[in-house]
Amino acid sequence: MSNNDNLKLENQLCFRLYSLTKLMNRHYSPVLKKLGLTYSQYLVMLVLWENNNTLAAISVKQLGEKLDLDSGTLSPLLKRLEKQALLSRVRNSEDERSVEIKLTEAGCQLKSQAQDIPAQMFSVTGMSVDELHGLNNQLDTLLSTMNTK
Amino acid sequence: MSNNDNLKLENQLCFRLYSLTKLMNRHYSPVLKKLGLTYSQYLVMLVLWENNNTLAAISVKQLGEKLDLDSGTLSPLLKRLEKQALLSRVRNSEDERSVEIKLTEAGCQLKSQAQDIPAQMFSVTGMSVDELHGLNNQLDTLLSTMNTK
DNA sequence: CAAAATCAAGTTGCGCGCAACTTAATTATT
DNA sequence: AATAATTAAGTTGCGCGCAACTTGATTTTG
Repeated sequence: MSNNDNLKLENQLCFRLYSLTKLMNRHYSPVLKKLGLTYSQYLVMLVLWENNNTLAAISVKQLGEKLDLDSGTLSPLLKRLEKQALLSRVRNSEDERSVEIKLTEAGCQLKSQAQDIPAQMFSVTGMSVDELHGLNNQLDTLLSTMNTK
Repeated sequence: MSNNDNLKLENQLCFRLYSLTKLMNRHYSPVLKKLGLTYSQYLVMLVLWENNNTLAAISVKQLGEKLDLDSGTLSPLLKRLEKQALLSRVRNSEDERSVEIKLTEAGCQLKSQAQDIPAQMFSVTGMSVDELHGLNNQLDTLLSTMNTK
């Protein structure tokens, strides 16, 4: 590949990732709109649902580590979800610096409406289960490599 | 995979794409900052450099098609690049609805400072050339499938 | 040719994602 | 115990990405 070709758009992995992420978001948006969520808010809900979090709370910090997001992003996002009555934000009395996030009853119940979303999105990819696993593995490798450089 | 596992973060392709795109951006940012560009602005410059565009102009519309971005994103972005004197925005006299984008001398010269960026970013991926091509092909397939559904 | 439809670019408003900063609480150090 | 360092969350500001809309130009059509 010539030196000049390196700067061509069509040769760039990152442009593909960027385009795919936008495209992915456009497929999610109309589906998530029915639940009143953005994609980022959906990710937060996934973590909370996963933890069966009506009982066990999770801190903003821990949430940030799971999703690789900082408080600058999470704080206002969580406030919006609180305003929608999907979760509560309560200062930890043991450590007043920390804020504990807990699903409300409504937030917990929303999970049932989300059950079909993963399958629906999978069908949009047109991939087989094996292809999906293969790609997931490749991306995991890439993620861990890029995270440690 | 159980129905419940579908909603787990770790099983989701889209979360990987989302995380990778953010990670990619964090690797680009410090490098592009030296050129005074954001990643999106860099993409615009790539298209213009590719077209040797000091001579031949390209319309906002065409730029939008190449990058899959609408005027709501491009108009303010191009204004910022114009303010940095990297390009000019001129109404097409043949069709006054259209605006033609042309690199300035400074915009054209910036290309030399970007020559090494692709190789630099490639090294961060830790991939071989063959692996890169393989992944690019998979993502191209996914892009075209998701674009037509 | 005039009215209607389409089109290109721009504007407004909103939710990220993140850098840089502030505030308040906790922990470590001397 | 007093001071310094660290930590968690929040705020501010900026640049996307996009939906929804406006404006003005061009094309279509009746």
